[in-house]
Amino acid sequence: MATGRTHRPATRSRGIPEATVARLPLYLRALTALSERSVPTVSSEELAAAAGVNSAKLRKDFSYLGSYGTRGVGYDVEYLVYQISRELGLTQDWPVVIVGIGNLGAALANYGGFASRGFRVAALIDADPAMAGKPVAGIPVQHTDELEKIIQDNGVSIGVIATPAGAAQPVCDRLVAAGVTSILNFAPTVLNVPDGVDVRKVDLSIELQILAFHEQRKAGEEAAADGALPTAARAGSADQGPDGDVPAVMPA
Amino acid sequence: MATGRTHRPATRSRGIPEATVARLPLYLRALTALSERSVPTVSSEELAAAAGVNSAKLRKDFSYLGSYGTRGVGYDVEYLVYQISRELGLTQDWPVVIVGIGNLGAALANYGGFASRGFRVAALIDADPAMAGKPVAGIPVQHTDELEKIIQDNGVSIGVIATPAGAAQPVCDRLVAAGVTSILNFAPTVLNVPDGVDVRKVDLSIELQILAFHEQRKAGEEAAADGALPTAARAGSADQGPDGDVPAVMPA
DNA sequence: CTATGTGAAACGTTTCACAGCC
DNA sequence: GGCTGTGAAACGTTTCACATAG
Repeated sequence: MATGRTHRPATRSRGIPEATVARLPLYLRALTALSERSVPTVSSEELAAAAGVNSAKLRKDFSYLGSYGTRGVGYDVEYLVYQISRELGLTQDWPVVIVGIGNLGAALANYGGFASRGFRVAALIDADPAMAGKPVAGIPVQHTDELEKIIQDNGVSIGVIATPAGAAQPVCDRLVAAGVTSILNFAPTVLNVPDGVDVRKVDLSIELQILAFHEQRKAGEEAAADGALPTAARAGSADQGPDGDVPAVMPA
Repeated sequence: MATGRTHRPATRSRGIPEATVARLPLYLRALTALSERSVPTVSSEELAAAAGVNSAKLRKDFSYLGSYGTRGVGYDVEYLVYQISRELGLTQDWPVVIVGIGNLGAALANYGGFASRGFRVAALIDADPAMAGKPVAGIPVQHTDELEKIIQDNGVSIGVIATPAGAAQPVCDRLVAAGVTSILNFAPTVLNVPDGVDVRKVDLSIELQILAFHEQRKAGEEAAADGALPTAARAGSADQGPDGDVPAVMPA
């Protein structure tokens, strides 16, 4: 649904499906784990299991990147790590700003996963003057007044919004005006952005509501099925639903 | 991709598409805002704009719930709030446990959005004995040893995992064994669960990587387009990508 | 003989366009 | 006259099944 305009064919293999892009980080994580254990090669079957998807999907996904496997053998772990990293743009590192250093913002700042893969917290920004100068996760919090300067000085193109809902849109507008073109939004609001700016959202309450829906349905079915399967069958392991939600992106 | 087994037709209008379910919370949020401003009715056009989707999609979504609108007029706000709440199972309230009270767990415990819509934090659980008894967000942290007892005593069916990656699977296993059937996973791992257990995941690092992919592509296109559109056109407001990711659910 | 890579089928979701009702 | 509700078309994603290469 949300694959950029594709202004033109560009280099060559343009057009990796959005659903595939959303799964690449999963593959990368599984591959990194294998790499740390010095595993040289994996089959699509093994890697798929580690990433929580089925092997046909994985092979199809990789086929969009090129032919990086060896028939009869599998994939070279190191090589694939590199190829996927490159495809995702993780060979360069991205300076990121976090705006809104409350509980959540602080948790994000402390989150190790940031640094581990190509992202660097360039600055923490908060509207509370009392926070200014205080270090969070070893980084001093700066005041919102500095926002534009910080973005420009650091060449930041990715912003994380962890403010209360009411502050999110104004912050978003300022980020975009200052040059940010990708936003990860934790505030429970719909953000309005110009064309060419991507927004992804993470909303705890929405996730819980979706779980509640299925939970309710289970309860209903149990009642409906009556004396039949009382506690339901327990076995096997479910596929994790690969993507982190495909359609939350709003490309150019 | 992940709609339950549908053991049988059940009552009647079974089979709301997963993509629609994922958007219902968005509509609900927009409707709640309208309700607070005492707006009596909305058109699909207005509500869609508030929820960040297009009106055709919204109407199709609502058509799965029934015919709750009035042609030529629109939808009754209060009535729709009720119908969607009921559909999502939010008319009852769900006790939830949060396991792993680090930075993120604490942030989640403090998150207001929990209580606001049918969810109640029944307990906070952490493996660190030093945390035991300490109140976080007004709720005393309990030790992991108590996990099974807490789940059973409170009839908890939804668990939130905010532990480090290494602890997530064991915690998940214990939650499931104790009776939890829906899990919201913040740990960067694939969780293995038996059939009948839903897992949704929220992964910051994955979201950032997806943004980086598009960001990189933008940079490439700009370079490719050369002297042409230098800073790119800025105008209009993008649609927010309704769902929080449809496929992360693993129903029965 | 094994495991990748990929057309083609099946499925799910979104968009279109308009009939139907208020 | 205006807005909902919905078949049908268009599109994207997943799954199947097998030709192909090592």
